Amino acid sequence: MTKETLTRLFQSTNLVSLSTAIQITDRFEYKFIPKNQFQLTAGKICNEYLFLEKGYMRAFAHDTEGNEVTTGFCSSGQMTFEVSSFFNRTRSMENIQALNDCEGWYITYQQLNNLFHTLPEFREFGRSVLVEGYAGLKTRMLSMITETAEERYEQLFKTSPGIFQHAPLKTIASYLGITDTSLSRIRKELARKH
Amino acid sequence: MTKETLTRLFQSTNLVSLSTAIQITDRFEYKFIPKNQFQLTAGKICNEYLFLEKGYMRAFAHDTEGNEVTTGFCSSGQMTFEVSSFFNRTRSMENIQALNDCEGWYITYQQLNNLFHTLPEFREFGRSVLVEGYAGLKTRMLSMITETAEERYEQLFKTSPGIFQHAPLKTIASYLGITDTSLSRIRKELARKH
DNA sequence: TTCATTTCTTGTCATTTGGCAAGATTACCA
DNA sequence: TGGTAATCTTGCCAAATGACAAGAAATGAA
Repeated sequence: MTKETLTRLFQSTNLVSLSTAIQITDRFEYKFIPKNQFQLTAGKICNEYLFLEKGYMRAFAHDTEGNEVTTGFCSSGQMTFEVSSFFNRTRSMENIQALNDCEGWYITYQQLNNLFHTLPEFREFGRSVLVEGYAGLKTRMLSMITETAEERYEQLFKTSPGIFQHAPLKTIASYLGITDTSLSRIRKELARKH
Repeated sequence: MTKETLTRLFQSTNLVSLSTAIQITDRFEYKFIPKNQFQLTAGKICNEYLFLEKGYMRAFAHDTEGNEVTTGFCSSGQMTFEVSSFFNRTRSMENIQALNDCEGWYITYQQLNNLFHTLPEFREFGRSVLVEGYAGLKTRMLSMITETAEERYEQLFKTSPGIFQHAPLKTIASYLGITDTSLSRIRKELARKH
């Protein structure tokens, strides 16, 4: 496994030159996260800025009744960390767990800040990660308001089919804002249609 | 009207010293936005980083059927701009409109970047604005999944009672992810309870 | 393999919410 | 002030979704 994908990520934003991308990449360390292992546990301060190279992860919180609520999925190519906990240095409300064997590259909070300090271009990358995350959340928010559960399901299936091979329906259902029972019925209905 | 509130905002984060806060504040210019006027129109690139000192604004988009969907409210003390359009320099999908006469202080994208460049502490402030926005969206997302419309209504009423004096129910309903009819019934039910 | 556990589906019924339309109330403007 | 439009409420019924429970299917471990 090489760091090539990571270097390409930094370059792909057009915010960072090749030589800078290589400098940044140098500071990241390899990490293997076996299936079901937690990358982050609620109550801890998120301290790793992780690039997920391979595999799928899910982020989840607990509602007031103690039920798991999937707050997000991460798949290869994405930065995987809990924004609020990582930057504010506060205890995470969320868990991040590997859905299958995962591989990636990470740096710590301290190292990230060092890089931000020494490589101004990298700050731009960091900002773009935040802005992308923000935009993604807003899109999902809008889909919760304007789309039916069935439409949200189809959208997720179209954009992230791999998740369905690794996460149980219950997990996907709570991400979509419905129960697993409803999701099962939606699938039945869609199977009838197609 | 003085810039005092603005200076205090920069200081309050503890990321910026008083002298820096004053330097930053100096670059902001006063703006009056009369009721119903648009601070940002869909299709335009958001170019103003606005601190809302007084008044209420709403951000809204249009769904595929052309209905207005309230994506957010802004009240005094908050930075008011469309994150994605502003930082990515892309056309905004959203409108931002004054719900009543508003006053605030703004700088342009170019000026913001100049400040980010000359005052590293201000970058920290900029990042914290993004992180706060991200966390706020995630909280709202979670409430869409785990709470009933009635609970979301009560929560909004508790945290932002002022909005109810300035936005019509239809606007608030779409923010909560329900129709104005349902919101009206929820209000009736709550009135019965209390 | 075999057994236990988890996951998924399905049935029944209740609850929530929406769509539509009518009427009441309020706000705004000429 | 009067009139028009916007807003809010309400009734009726349909559709979507949830709660609960039972059973089927798949998974994983000994």
